[in-house]
Amino acid sequence: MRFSQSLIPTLKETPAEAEVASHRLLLRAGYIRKLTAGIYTYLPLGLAAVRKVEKIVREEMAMAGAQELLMPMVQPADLWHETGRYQKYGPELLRFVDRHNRESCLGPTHEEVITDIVRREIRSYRDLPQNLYQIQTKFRDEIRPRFGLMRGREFIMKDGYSFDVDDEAANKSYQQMFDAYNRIFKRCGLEYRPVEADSGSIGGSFSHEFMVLADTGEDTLVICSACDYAANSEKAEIAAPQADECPMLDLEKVETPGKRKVSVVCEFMEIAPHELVKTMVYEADGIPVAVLVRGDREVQEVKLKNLLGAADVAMLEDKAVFDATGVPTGYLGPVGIKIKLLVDNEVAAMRNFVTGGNEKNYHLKNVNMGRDFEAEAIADLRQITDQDPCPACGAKLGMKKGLEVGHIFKLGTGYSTVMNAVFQDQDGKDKPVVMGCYGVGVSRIVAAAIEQNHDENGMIFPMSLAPMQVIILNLGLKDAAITETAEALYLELQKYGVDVLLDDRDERPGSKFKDADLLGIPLRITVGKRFTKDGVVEIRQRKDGSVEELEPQQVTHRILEIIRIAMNND
RNA sequence: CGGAACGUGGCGCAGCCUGGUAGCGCACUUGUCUGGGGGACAAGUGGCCGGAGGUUCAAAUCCUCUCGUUCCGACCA
Repeated sequence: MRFSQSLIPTLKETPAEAEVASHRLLLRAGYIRKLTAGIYTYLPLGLAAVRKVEKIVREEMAMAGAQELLMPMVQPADLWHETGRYQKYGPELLRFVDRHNRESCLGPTHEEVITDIVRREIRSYRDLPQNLYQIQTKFRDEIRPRFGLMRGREFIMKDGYSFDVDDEAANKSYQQMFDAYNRIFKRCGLEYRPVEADSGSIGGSFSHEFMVLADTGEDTLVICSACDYAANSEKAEIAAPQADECPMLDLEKVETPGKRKVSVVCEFMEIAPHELVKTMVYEADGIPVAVLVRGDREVQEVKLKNLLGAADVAMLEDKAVFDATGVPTGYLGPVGIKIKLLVDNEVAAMRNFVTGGNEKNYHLKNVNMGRDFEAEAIADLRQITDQDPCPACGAKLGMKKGLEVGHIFKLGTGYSTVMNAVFQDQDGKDKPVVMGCYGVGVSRIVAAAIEQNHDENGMIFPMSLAPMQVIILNLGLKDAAITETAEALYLELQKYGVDVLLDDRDERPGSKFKDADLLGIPLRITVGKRFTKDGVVEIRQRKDGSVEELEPQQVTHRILEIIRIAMNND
């Protein structure tokens, strides 16, 4: 590629809309341009980086025995009605009608379509297993797209689906994908962790997320300091603590005028927040529910959602809380509450705690579950903290921020049952296929790689993802010897299959150096004054700034060597 | 969807409060010089100030509505 003839519109200044590093740099380096909120054009270099990720994904999928296909982006609503997800999926599913007034949607994921294919084409256990994937543009009408490629509405995803005869075989498929995913992210040069995760609206029994560790990550991970345990904090289970066996004291009503916040009540009553229990009110699919957690804890809404099997859970506003309970927020308590009551298992083990009095300006002291109120359910409902022990081994936990770049699920027979995707087994009986599904955020990987690898001068791509592996700077356009050498290297490297960009623009050296850094190309060859003087060109590595000077005829050999080593290590 | 902010040449911004000639830096064009970390000088091109309505002799500026974008939160395979 010749820089002078390419569309690589680099910017000196950062566009005002970009906050996070990857978004800023992708815009500045001329990799992407925004069309509208959450929707981007991949310019030539941006697309080249995406293609590198796709190449790795395809190679690893092939190695794992998966086959590529391509499904439609526009899908009929009927299919989604079959699984109930046309309602359940929520507003992220972009719905529209076509000219015949038929309901349709843009595919945010493809369980329905792939299951439809399989139920039509798979007859016998002899046809299984199948593992099918595609790399395709997905559309999810996110409430709030942000961070450039990190959370777009339209994005490129690899989604794969496995179909097996039974659980055991499905587990094997899952494990194969788990291993393949590890290879993919390793080859992409990412620092990542597989973690246990919630399976969200895709459904299924068990899942792992692959998280790139980065401060800008939107998810919080808990990672055990001693064992292998790692989980998304929304999933991380907290064991029920030992029940407090101390004797129950008499219930006491305390006047607490104007004391509503946990901190204020605690100060007023001279207790610590962990001695108080707060009553949070949520709405789960339109039905109000109260949740008790310790005063210093937070409710984990994903756990709540899963417990209730609800599609949508949201905290109620003050006014709605009053409408549902007849009590203003701040004085709510479990004793005599009129709505469904769920209790965090930590609270269930407490004795003699303080709660709201279910009456304006009153709190209750020495409240005890079983004596003073009953719960509809006791469960792990709170957000884990780094003070909690590891659920697997009890050791200390660390918390880290992560970006989700992959997610794999054991789906079981949920989809195949409702969609009647069955095969005839050896015993002659029809059985539902056992499914798994596997996603990689292809465009997000590009952003995540930049998030993890950049400095104040620009991106620093790992060799495996770099849109161009080498940039050659011709610093003497008017100097015949320099230009001939740069051109010859350009042709020779291309001949050996190296992705090389020749900066043949009539720009001053400073601009070329700045742009080369900004673009994040791992290797830079400079042909300039040092060539005129000493007959050498320089090879500089973007990641550590190391420079070696070589005669032109040695360059190709050395470059190929560096690339080979980098591709194996990254 | 709740909270906040912002829309002025391609990009980054000033001007708005206190109404009256639309401005700066970068980029772009031409020329001369320059040529190893975003050069200098000179001369230029380009903007009905997001849109609609209103107030006014007069609106980028004041008012109303609307559209768009971003940030925080909630949401998220």
